[in-house]
Amino acid sequence: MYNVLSSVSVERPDFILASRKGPDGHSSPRRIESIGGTVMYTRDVEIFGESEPADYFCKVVSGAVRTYTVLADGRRQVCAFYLRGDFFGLEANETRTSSADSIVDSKLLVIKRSVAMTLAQTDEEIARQIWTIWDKELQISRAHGSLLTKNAKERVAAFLLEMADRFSGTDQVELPMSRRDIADYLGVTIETISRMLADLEGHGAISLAGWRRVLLRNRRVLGQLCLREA
Amino acid sequence: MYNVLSSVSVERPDFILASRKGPDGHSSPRRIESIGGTVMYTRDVEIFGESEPADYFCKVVSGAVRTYTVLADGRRQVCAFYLRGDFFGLEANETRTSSADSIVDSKLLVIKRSVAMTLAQTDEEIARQIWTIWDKELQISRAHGSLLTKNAKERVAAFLLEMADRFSGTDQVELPMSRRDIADYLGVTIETISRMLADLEGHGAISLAGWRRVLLRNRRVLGQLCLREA
DNA sequence: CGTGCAGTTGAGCAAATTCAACGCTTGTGG
DNA sequence: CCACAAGCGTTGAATTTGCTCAACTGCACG
Repeated sequence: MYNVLSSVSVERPDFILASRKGPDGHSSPRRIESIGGTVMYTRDVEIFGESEPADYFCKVVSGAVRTYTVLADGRRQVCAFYLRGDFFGLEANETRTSSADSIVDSKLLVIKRSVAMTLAQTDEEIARQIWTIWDKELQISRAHGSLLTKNAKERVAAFLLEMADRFSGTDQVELPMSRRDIADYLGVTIETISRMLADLEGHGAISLAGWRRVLLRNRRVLGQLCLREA
Repeated sequence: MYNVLSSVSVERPDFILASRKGPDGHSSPRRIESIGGTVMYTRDVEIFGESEPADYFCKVVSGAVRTYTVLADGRRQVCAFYLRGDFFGLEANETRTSSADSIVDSKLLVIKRSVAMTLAQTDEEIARQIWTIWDKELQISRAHGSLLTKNAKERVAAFLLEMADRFSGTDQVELPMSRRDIADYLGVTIETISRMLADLEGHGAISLAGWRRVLLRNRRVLGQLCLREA
């Protein structure tokens, strides 16, 4: 158990509905980001838990978040990582199907679902954005499924490429998550992650600097390793 | 290559928009099914292919459908099976991210996406139904991902239970798909499928009659095998 | 300077794949 | 009607892959 007060600080306690109106008094198409308030989380803090009411969703302003489910045998299945700019926690049902944690200190934009949904009924732009968020979730889920059909080395290679693309855009990747997180995401053990990283480094595909910093030396080799890519 | 004319027959060639109006002249909430036409497919016929325009989606009236992607190394990843009553092929993007095949002779209800989307803007009931279809897709994808973290026996057991639930509601299951389809869905080889089925039968959990017919003898044993269920 | 945590490395083992052979069913052509 | 080939499924043996368990390293923190 953690102390909520010590780990979470609300910048704008209410979900303020600042309506942007043009000079003619009509409300202009508004970005969905304008209807929420930001909240800070320290690292390793639960943002929401499975089977709680799903009455809000979030955008990662800074930091990183993981969503996961705990399986009956105690294993943890990490569903997805969400980084700067990503939305997460939007569900159709009333209750959550996964839990969410902050991986590092994170600033989140929190958006009430009911507010967004109500706005979406009249504001086509908002509706389109929600649609996009939804579709992205499906894409992430499918990509993850595709990952889980690969062998261990391919999974790790694909993971590094995914992180590089979504994170930095460069070949220098600073992984915010632990080996355990990666293992639970890729569906292998931490030992296997370790071995595969060492193996990739041995073949000159990457360089490891410290525990979290990875340099992609040879994207072509990595890419060919995940030849099994869709 | 197959002959389209020999394998597909259109019952209602146009996407008829039969508007249902109440006595007061207002159009009443309409079911999404009323805005499409039915098409027949013989078995093993492509319904749509990856990267084609995604301008329609379907409901399975009878028969069975698989969606899949072909990976770079030639392996086929079956994304999902769709049975009587299921919707499939609804995408947010303009192009398909997967292909779809009929598994057996199938009758499909085909719904134009643009028509459904336009209606959804004014008809809240239609919008809600599209929402539901979307969410179901995400659920299916997540369940599939969860499946891929299990071991072989658990995958097969979970698959049989899933099929029994979605198919018959009884313990008597008639699988419409081949071992290859199941293998490509579960991410294991056909030999493993065969062995696991034999194993389950040996332990009295199921009975096999012919290649396609499975009787679930002991759901509790099967359920405990997929203890790793979410 | 110990303690604890995160990660790495190695040896043995279990699980699933690969490769190969075989059985059953179906469809085809003589 | 029979022979035979092709397709689908099953079974067995050898091999590979990744896991388990255990020891060990490096680092942070008291």
